[in-house]
Amino acid sequence: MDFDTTELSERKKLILKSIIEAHIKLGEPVGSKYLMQEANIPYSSATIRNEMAELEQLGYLEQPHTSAGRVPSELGYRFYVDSLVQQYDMTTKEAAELNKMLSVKMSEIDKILENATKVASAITNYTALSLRPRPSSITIRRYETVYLDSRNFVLVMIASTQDTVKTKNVKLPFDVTKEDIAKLSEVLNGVLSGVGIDNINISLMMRMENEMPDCPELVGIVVKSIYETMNELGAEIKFEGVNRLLQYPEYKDIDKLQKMLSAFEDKNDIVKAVSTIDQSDDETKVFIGSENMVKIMDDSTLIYKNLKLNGKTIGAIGIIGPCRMDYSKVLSTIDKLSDEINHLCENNLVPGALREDKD
Amino acid sequence: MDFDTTELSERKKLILKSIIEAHIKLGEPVGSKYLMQEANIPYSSATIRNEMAELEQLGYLEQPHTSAGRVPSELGYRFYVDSLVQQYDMTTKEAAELNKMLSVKMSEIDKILENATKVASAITNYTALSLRPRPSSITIRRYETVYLDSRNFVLVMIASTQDTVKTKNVKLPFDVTKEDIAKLSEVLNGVLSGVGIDNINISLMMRMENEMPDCPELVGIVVKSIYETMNELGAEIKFEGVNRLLQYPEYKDIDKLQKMLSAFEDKNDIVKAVSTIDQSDDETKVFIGSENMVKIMDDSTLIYKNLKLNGKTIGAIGIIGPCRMDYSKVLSTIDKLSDEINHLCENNLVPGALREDKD
DNA sequence: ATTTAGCAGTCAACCAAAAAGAGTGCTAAA
DNA sequence: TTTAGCACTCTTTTTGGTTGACTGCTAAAT
Repeated sequence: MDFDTTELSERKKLILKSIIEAHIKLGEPVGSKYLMQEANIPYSSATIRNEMAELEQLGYLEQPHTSAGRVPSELGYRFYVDSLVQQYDMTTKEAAELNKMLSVKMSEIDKILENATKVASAITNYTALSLRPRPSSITIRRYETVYLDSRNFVLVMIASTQDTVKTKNVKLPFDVTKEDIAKLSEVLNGVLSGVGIDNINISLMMRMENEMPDCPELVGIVVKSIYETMNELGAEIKFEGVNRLLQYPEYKDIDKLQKMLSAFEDKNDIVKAVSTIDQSDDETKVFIGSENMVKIMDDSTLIYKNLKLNGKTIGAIGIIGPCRMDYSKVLSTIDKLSDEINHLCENNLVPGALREDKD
Repeated sequence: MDFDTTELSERKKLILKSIIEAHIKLGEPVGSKYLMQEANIPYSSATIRNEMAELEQLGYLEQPHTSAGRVPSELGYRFYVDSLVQQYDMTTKEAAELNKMLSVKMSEIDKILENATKVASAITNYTALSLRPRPSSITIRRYETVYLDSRNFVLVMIASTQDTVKTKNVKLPFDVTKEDIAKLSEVLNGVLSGVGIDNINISLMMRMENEMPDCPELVGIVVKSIYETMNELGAEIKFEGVNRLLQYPEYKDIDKLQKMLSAFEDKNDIVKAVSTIDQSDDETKVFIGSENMVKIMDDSTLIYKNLKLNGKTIGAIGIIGPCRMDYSKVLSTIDKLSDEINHLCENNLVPGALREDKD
């Protein structure tokens, strides 16, 4: 720390910068060999070692133990932040993305659901989730089919709003030809491209059947798949209180927790688990362990209940926790909560609040 | 699994229920001895063991390994949920609490901050935080003093809105008597009880000084402490994306993470770290490791920036992550974000939106 | 017929010692 | 001034043995 005022040599700066950036990337102590080989420092490892030893003496680096590489000290990071780091300029695309995210507005129902989810998590002390189906905002831009064999094909759907591609394996109870499947995609693109879920009706289906004289039975089966996919694509799932799971020993195993969380990120699996269930049912549902659930969550329990307003399902609220959860408390919380939300909605909502809002 | 239709004996039900509830409570396999001694099952451990063996054969229990106790199987939980668990009835107090939580409404600025925090966390992939000072809503209901020695005493403040009690150790640059300190609490309760931060003015301070002829110098020092406390009490801090920290190896150590999270829960430490800083400064601040920070977070970095609207600080937004964070990205995100929020506020806010809303 | 006491058997959890591996500091040569 | 090479240090992983908890079973007691 003696030479505080002395400027570091360019080589020292280069090495320090490389060490810090390597450490930021890898999270591990950085050795001389690594710097030479991977960070392309044009000196031998011995030279680098000497420089590192001096940087350590100056207080910019630390050694966790004798036989480890170097790690930046706080002073090192400070120097990096103050002098070494170059300003990262957002691309216009990134800036636009940020702006878009910032200006998203929530509908009244979304707010209620979000609030309810927070409350549920706080009261039960588990992770809570809300599911908000809004299939009406979803349309399929393009359909593709891939023939597998006479009784199986893959239906590929490209959604228009998001850049999401969904595939469904379709199993048939009768034989079809490669041509039937090819024709199918033509017809789908002709009739259903850009059509929302609410607008798929008998008339459209009959039109498609007419256009496929060789195999009209296909239509019904395929439309069912499309229906399911739109439901999945349109669903929004949100979590609150994920961190609460940390306190339970079953999630002390970081790996398990990680898997769980990435299952959360993916959404689709959970959406499927929740939304396949009969939408009209308004009882509280309990999924214990592997019952009907995603593989990943095989020692967790999901409890959820649909929320209704004027007989229409506006979403669902649920709790996720270890199998050994306090069922009594969770069940009563969910029930009470759904009651209260119903009241709240009936009393406070302006008539139009149920309408979907366009973003 | 043979006797699916056969009813379980009452004794088996009792044992199964006890095992499940013990396991829910403890999270560990339950042994026969525990059931006899702690769960008050009126049979010997041998008898319980026999019953447990049968319950296992029937599929309600499982054994992680030969010399462990029993754990409920999924079927066991299922049976418990369907037949054994008794409905928990919320007390009216709990129900009221739930109701209160549900009906909390957010102000416009809170929404903006919350949204910004989410965006910040999503973009940087670290945990984001927002700080919202609203000291004007805080008053102190009662003051107590505890004399330590001639130059030290403790100031105890009981807030009126929340049930929070705050203590401050006050160090004096001169000697006082036990009587001075006792008198101080009298005067404080007489003059400052129920007074908000905005209403503490010179006139009140002079009144207090007059009421304490023996030691008027105390007033200035104490009021400063009270000021700080009100600022702390009134601050609201919220986190988004806590789970993102899980992916960084420095937080793989569950204990460290837990500590971090409970520091989050406590808020006060972080509030102190953030709000002690000169409020008027609107540069981005970087706290690396132990720099000025709470002990707990000594290998994390906090980057934050005050958000201003019409020259008034409306809150702060920040990022928390490992010291080896991607400074470049975080710095630019925070800057860009605060710019955007300023725009958003200026363009979208109705004039009254800055006013504090009463809950 | 049911319950209980007692004992041998099993397996995870814990701890200490040994082996492996990674990276350094230093010396001597280039 | 830089580099090659080697001995040294300290963590990490592996191994082996000990401990402790709980069971299942058998034989005695109710």
